[in-house]
Amino acid sequence: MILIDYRDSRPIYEQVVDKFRLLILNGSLKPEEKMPSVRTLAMDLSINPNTIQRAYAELERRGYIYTVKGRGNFVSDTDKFKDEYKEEIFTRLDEVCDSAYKAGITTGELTEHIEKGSKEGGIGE
Amino acid sequence: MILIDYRDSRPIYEQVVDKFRLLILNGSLKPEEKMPSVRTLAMDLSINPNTIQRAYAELERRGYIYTVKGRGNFVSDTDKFKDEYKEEIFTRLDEVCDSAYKAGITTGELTEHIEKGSKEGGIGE
DNA sequence: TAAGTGTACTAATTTGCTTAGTACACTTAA
DNA sequence: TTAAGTGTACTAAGCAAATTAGTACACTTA
Repeated sequence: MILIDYRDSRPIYEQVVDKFRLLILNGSLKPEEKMPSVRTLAMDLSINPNTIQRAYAELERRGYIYTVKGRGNFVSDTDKFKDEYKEEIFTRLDEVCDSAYKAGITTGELTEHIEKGSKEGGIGE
Repeated sequence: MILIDYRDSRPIYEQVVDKFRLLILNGSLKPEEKMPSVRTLAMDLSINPNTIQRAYAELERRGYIYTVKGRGNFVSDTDKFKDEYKEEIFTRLDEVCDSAYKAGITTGELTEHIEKGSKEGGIGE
């Protein structure tokens, strides 16, 4: 379901949080869907259950999943996060543009690159 | 010249590398210009000289500065890195676009956002 | 009842960053 | 020549965070 990148310097639990967050926001994991159990996922990824537990606790704290004791963790309804996620993406876009301008890349080059990419990829309208 | 962000979870030496790399690529630091001495910069930032040394070693390894023993560290000619830096920026742009499409943002919204931002900021052509 | 689930807790280990301190070779300017 | 400033190398220690290991307990479901 997810993979750990051991070349990534970020802690494992943080990678797990991010990957699931994206799966949920993307709709790859739908509301009410059951998350892998702490112990199962730990086995699959060959890491300690405590580490998964920590990741799940963070996902719950942020509202992406909810817990039913004895039954498991389940994906929350995350519609309320979608707009905020879009904002986050636009912020990242602004940062990239900022770097681009400083490097001498023009607005035209940026938009052209995006339009070209979207045609070739067949996405984004 | 640069500042350390202690809220940033990345190691100090890595922040130092990144900041100087950008200053150099931006042209804020020009080829042949002298870098602050290891000890001076360590004093200014209130951190250990070893940490600066580590950052400078990394900058040298990557070709952004060169060392003359007994004299100091100097900025390299980095024209050769400029194109590669632009590539890096376009790669980051692609990643953002990828996230955007998955979140349901269209190409039109992306380019519009960029054009609007560049007009208000008065940059990018 | 047994198996699977989340949760809580302590202890130990590991890893990487950072500091502290020392030493040495080089360059420059007084 | 000398003193101050420069980079470099090295060892040791401290520190913080992540991770592992192990155990225990309460809950749910078949």
